[in-house]
Amino acid sequence: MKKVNNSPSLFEYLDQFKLNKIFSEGLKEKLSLYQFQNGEILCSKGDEIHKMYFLVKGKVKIYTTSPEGKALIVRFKTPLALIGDVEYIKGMHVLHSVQAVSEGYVISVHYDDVRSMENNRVEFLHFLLQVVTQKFYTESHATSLNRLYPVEIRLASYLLSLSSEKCGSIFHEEMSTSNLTEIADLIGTSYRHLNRVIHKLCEEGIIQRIKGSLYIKDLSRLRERAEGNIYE
Amino acid sequence: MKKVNNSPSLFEYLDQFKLNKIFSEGLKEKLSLYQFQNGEILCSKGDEIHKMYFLVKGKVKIYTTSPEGKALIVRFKTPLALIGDVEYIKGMHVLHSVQAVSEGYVISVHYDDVRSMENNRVEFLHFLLQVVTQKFYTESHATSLNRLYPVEIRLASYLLSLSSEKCGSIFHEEMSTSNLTEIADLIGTSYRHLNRVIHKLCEEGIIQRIKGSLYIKDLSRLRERAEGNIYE
DNA sequence: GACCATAAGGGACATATGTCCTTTCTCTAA
DNA sequence: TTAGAGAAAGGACATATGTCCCTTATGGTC
Repeated sequence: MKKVNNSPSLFEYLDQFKLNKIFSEGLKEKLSLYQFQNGEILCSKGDEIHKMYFLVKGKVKIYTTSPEGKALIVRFKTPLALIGDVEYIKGMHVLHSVQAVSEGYVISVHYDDVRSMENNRVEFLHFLLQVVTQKFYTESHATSLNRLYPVEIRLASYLLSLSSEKCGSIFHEEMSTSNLTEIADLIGTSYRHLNRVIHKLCEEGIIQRIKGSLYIKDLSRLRERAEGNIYE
Repeated sequence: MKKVNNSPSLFEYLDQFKLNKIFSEGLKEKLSLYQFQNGEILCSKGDEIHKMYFLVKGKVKIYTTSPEGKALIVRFKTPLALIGDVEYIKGMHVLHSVQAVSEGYVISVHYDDVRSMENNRVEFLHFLLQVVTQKFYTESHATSLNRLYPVEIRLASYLLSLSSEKCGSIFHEEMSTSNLTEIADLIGTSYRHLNRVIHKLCEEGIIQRIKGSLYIKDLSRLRERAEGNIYE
């Protein structure tokens, strides 16, 4: 990460995400804006952490690996997202690794400053409570989905969560085959098996694969296949 | 649930779990003690909820089911545990069902009272923040375990989490065969497959099954088999 | 001790999924 | 247009796991 100096962007981001009321005036002076590159590791599991980060531009993935090297992606994050909140509250090392999957920006602030200036401010505590509770809720929801349903339903749910409102829409440009590895890690299966399921859905005419990108052909049948589930 | 009237127990529980500093004097007057029976459903997924419950005696299971009727147990809870906190913060319906697996007691308080008397008290907000963050952490930890490891390792981890410190210890008396169904639902497998894995660990001399109860025979090999993992 | 009902455990088969490695496809350079 | 390298997809086989239902075990009653 590279610190960005003397930029008005920081305050623009505070405005954009309505953070001005969350922080006291004193704490605002302690905030710094950093830029990160695609592929950069922002935090590593097990490391010490002393700062909280507010993701204000770009996209990151939260992931973990077993000692055997098996990976799983817990979630992708886009703005506004908080990194290091759970570790701040629990006073622990980094729970899951965080890696950038695009270039972007974070606002960072030192835990010591937060503790001394915000720890007894109701506005900030409410904000933290909302953030952590929303994380718990989305994690719980995804966990239920992952444990109760086979890969086909999970893939359908995932594709639904990406699609825009119009029928047969094109996915995000990240939906290339290098992302199939990531989708496999996200929904908890092997790359091979994900390809089997994609092939099956293509054969049924629900989706199609063109030059490594996936397209929805039949949104209503995809919804049926997802059985009312959707990753949030 | 049955309300318990004019009992000094409520205040004994507040002392026992050091809740006196958490609540304002005004809110303490709004607290009620209830008794529940084994098997009783305290909350059902999707229902409206208007009260927060503090489990102060007994044991409950947090579970969910798919529309197809497939069940999973998210977690068991023993005192001190909070029920309805996530729903209070997010203002939503019940996320997971809660059922008693023993008789016990909860202290309950109406959301409206909490909101009017506690919503701006820092002590209470800190307490809620600690509780929800701990929930997030344990759920995340269990989720990683469930997604990264096969059933055998998960069972070993589960058995380790139940055992006391001394070698070859006897499990809780709940460890009867009726609980095998619950363990299967907790670690996310079928009853049949759990029996396969138990059989395998018995054949290897790591655990043994006597009249429907499981006993650890070789704690160090069980630890090896768990590969450093343990359900928290 | 025998019998019966219910609960617990396991057989058989099928499906989902993982692993390893080969084949095919795509893109770039000549 | 062709060739080659690297990436992507799929074949083959194995394992983990689920489903269904039968067999065995256990406990209670007579």
